[in-house]
Amino acid sequence: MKLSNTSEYALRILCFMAKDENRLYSAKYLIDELKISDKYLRRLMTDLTKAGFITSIQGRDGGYKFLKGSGEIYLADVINAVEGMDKYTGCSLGFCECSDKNPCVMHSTWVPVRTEFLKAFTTKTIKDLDIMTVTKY
Amino acid sequence: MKLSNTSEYALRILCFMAKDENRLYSAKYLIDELKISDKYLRRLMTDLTKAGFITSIQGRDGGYKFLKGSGEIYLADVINAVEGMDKYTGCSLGFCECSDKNPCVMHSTWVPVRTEFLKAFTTKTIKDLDIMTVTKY
DNA sequence: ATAAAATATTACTTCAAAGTAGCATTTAAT
DNA sequence: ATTAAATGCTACTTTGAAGTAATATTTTAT
Repeated sequence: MKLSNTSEYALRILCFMAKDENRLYSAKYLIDELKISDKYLRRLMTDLTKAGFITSIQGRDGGYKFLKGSGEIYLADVINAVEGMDKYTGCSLGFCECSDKNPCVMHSTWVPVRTEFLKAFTTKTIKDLDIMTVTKY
Repeated sequence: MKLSNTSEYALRILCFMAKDENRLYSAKYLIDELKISDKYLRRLMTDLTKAGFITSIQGRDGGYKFLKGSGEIYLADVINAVEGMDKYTGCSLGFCECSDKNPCVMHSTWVPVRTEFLKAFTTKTIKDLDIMTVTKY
């Protein structure tokens, strides 16, 4: 019920960048502002670039900027880009074959929790978060 | 959004035992039925014993049986006994100081998910799960 | 052309959760 | 008493996520 560090970072990066959506951000600046380690952030930026959310500009005066609008990037898309949603949407007891038809002992209890999770992550975009009113990124 | 293996095992063990609530279960039997490794299950049994859910009977013909009724053991109690609920109830982005008053960027999105999680785990007991109608433990 | 400042990639290290091994302890049946 | 069959404890190993190091590549300013 907590996201992995990897997904945390990915969301924090995009939310932070969305504050000033058309700006170009260098990795150095993001590292300083978000307190994420150098190499780890860079690796995530590559994933986010490959997913098409942002684009990277190489060379001197390069950096990253949005390719898609922050209102088009769903939270689930971000998780999928960096680690996959499977871990978050699977059976709570880890059974591969768990469904309404063939449920585990926790299934009916877990469904409402998962439903609420999926609702949040598949209907909300980066833009829908409290980007402007908040100080924690 | 998936429980740790440790919590999975703890819940599965108690649910399985609750099918025949007054029976004495040996570790060997539970290991065979639940396909949990020997030493790991035994360690968990010790935690569950210390938490007062079950009691262990040492010596030949020993084993484990319920001390509390399965209807008195809340799911959150089980998690607390083996690893603690903090991991599951904290801020989704990992901020220590995240609250309604001082929220992170995900806070308002995450609250309904966490609320649903807490509702399930603090209001349901082992007995409330689908113990009798299900084949997966 | 060269240097500077940025991103990209690959391989390595660290850490905590998960899992394993071995031995100590307890108790009932014989 | 002895043995067998169970639990209890402590230390070790493995594994995957997280984090780090070193180097290559790209592009602009001079």
